Amino acid sequence: MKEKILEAAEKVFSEKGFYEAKISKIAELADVSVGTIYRFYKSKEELYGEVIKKKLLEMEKEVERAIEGKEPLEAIKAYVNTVVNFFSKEQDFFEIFMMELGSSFVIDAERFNLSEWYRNYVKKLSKIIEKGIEKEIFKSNLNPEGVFLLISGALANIDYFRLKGFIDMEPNEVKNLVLEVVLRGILNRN
Amino acid sequence: MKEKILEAAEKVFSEKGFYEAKISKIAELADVSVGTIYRFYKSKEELYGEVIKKKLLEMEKEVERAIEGKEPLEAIKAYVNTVVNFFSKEQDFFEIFMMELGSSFVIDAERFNLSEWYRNYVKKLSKIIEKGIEKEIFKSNLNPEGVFLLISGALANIDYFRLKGFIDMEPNEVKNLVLEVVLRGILNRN
Amino acid sequence: MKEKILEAAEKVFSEKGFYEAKISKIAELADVSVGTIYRFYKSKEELYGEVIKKKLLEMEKEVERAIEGKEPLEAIKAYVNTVVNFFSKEQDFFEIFMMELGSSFVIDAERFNLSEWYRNYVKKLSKIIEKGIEKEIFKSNLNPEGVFLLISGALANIDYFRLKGFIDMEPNEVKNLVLEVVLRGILNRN
Amino acid sequence: MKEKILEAAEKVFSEKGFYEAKISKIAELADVSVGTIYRFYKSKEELYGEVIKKKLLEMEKEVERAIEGKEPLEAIKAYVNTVVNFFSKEQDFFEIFMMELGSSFVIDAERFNLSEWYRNYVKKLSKIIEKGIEKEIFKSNLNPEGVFLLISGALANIDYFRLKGFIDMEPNEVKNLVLEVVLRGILNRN
DNA sequence: TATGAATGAGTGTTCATTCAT
DNA sequence: CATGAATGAACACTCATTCAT
Repeated sequence: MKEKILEAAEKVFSEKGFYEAKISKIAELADVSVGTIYRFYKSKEELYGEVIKKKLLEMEKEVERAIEGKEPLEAIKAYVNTVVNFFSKEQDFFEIFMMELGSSFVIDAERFNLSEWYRNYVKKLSKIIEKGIEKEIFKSNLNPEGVFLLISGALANIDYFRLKGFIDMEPNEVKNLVLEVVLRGILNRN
Repeated sequence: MKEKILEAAEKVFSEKGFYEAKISKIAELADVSVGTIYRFYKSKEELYGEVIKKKLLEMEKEVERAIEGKEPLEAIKAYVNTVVNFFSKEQDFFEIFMMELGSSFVIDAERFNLSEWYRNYVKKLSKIIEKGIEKEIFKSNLNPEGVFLLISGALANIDYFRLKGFIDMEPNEVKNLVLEVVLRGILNRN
Repeated sequence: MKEKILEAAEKVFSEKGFYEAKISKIAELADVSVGTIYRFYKSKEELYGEVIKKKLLEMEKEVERAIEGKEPLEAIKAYVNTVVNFFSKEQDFFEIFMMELGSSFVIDAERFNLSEWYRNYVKKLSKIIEKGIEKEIFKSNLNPEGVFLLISGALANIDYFRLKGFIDMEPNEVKNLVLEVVLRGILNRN
Repeated sequence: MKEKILEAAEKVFSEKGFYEAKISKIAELADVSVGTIYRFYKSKEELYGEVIKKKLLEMEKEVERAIEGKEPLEAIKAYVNTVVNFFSKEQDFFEIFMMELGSSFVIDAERFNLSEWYRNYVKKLSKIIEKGIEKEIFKSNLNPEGVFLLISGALANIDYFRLKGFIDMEPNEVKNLVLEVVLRGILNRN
């Protein structure tokens, strides 16, 4: 039930964004009454926050699966690969708030109870970089979180323009561009 | 008058975002009546679009002044420098839509008449990269627009987290991180 | 509920006319919230159209009951009688749009979805005349719809001035005047 | 100037009706400023009232010219003729408030300062009938004002439906129908 | 528990009217 | 006198939230 609502909410929020999404539409799609939604979620805001968390969790899981056991260099590649794929697969959602991913602007993190979540998300994923630095694969003077945000922001931004049709690139080109440019910049020697 | 309204609108939209901003609040701040706003702008949407265009234009101007006459490598540095400074100076605005910069998500570009604008903006600034490639300073296999978006997205993302206090970096660190990582990746030899 | 709203709307529209009637006033009178009105009627326009249709239907019903089984001559008398009585009984409504009856001006019939309605209404009631012509009670060269409109317009007009106190006549005088003048003009022999 | 405004007002009110007419549009058409309109007319209401009076006056003049020196029977014919012609010529105006003619409903006579006017208008034109009664051409038991209103209401109503295309009659048919039906009813002997 | 009808606060927009120039 | 920019009251309509059943 809660899950069914979350899925409907994900669909509607993805298509309409927070303000244009109607609770009644979500209820209809979830095949429950409006009242029922309010039994599980205190407010539209809370529901929205949960949708974002859910998506980020999915992505986090996919990323973790992808980088598991890999050395930092390969892990970075796997991360970039996974994120671009995830973006493509979840284009609808992505266009509205996947940008939230590494770049949570737009959404008032406080309002949706996401601040803590974001912090942890960034911290967790920047461990990849940290480990690379420890292993002296990556340069030692780098700020791990900064590097992670650099990569995720670059990816999100290029991919947004690609999805909107503003630039003409293939998903693979995006991956390669980011990897080529960034890896050389962070690897200890080349 | 038109200018006074635009400034008030900038302030209110920056603080509240499109949906939470109230026309009556903008009128109050601009010290004009609600009706007067509608003499100059057909709708809330149009006003919002104008605010964004104005800011982007300001930033574009600053960037152009900064990179004028410079060689590509120096131009990139100047670009990064200018953008980070602009972000700091215009933090309020930036938090809501300066992300729009290189990453127009969030905002429905069509709705606010910005699509064309975005396209041109990206095209114009990616000329820096193009020139660098022509002069064989940058690698020849790079997609200029992709590289520009990579840089602007990276900057916006890192700086957003910095401004929100989610990560602990100085503006200068942001600049240096981006330049160090990216330049190495795009320069023709290292 | 829908009925309660319609009754309140009838009252307010009758007193104020379309433009001066306020939805909030109708809601107050119907003892429902504004939102509830919009559950049943898409817009003020629609509500207004429904009020008119309802009244016309009532009158149509009364007229049909009155003329049922009667020969054309008696039917005309019954029609005139019924209409004048209805006007007196529903003076409030009548003053604003019962004129619509045979004379739909004022109201933009398209806007309120009434065109089709009006056409049918006239067609149906002019059957009385038609039958009289067939039975050779009325003159054969008469346009039935024209005669019906002649009678309904004459009635509405005289009665309006009477109700407004502009002329000094009793309801019965109105009936007799119209019948005396018109019947002689339409009967086959005198 | 006052005249120019009145003409523009007539045009706009005729096309739009009172509520949908904009003062600014009238000013534009009259090629004066909005402020100037308010120098001559205290309010939109007053301007509207003046437009109606002007039109009625025109029609009154035409009618008087047409019936001048004629015997009652011919005068009635001339009246019917003039009114139907006037309606055709001034169709735009007529559709909105010429109905006001004999049937002032719709318009709140008080609000537009028309009550007195209407009364006089009816009184003046019903003199035709009165004279006919005095001369024993028309039946003596008729209420003159009632007969006048009967004729004007009949005419307005039939002609409205004709102009709207709801019934298929020629202007001449309308005249003849009304004359044939009514004259027989009011003439002393036939 | 689930429902969904009812609520009513909230806001963009219009336009008659005013008044400083 | 004439102008037309500025005013701001007014109102239809929406939709998150509640609560009686």
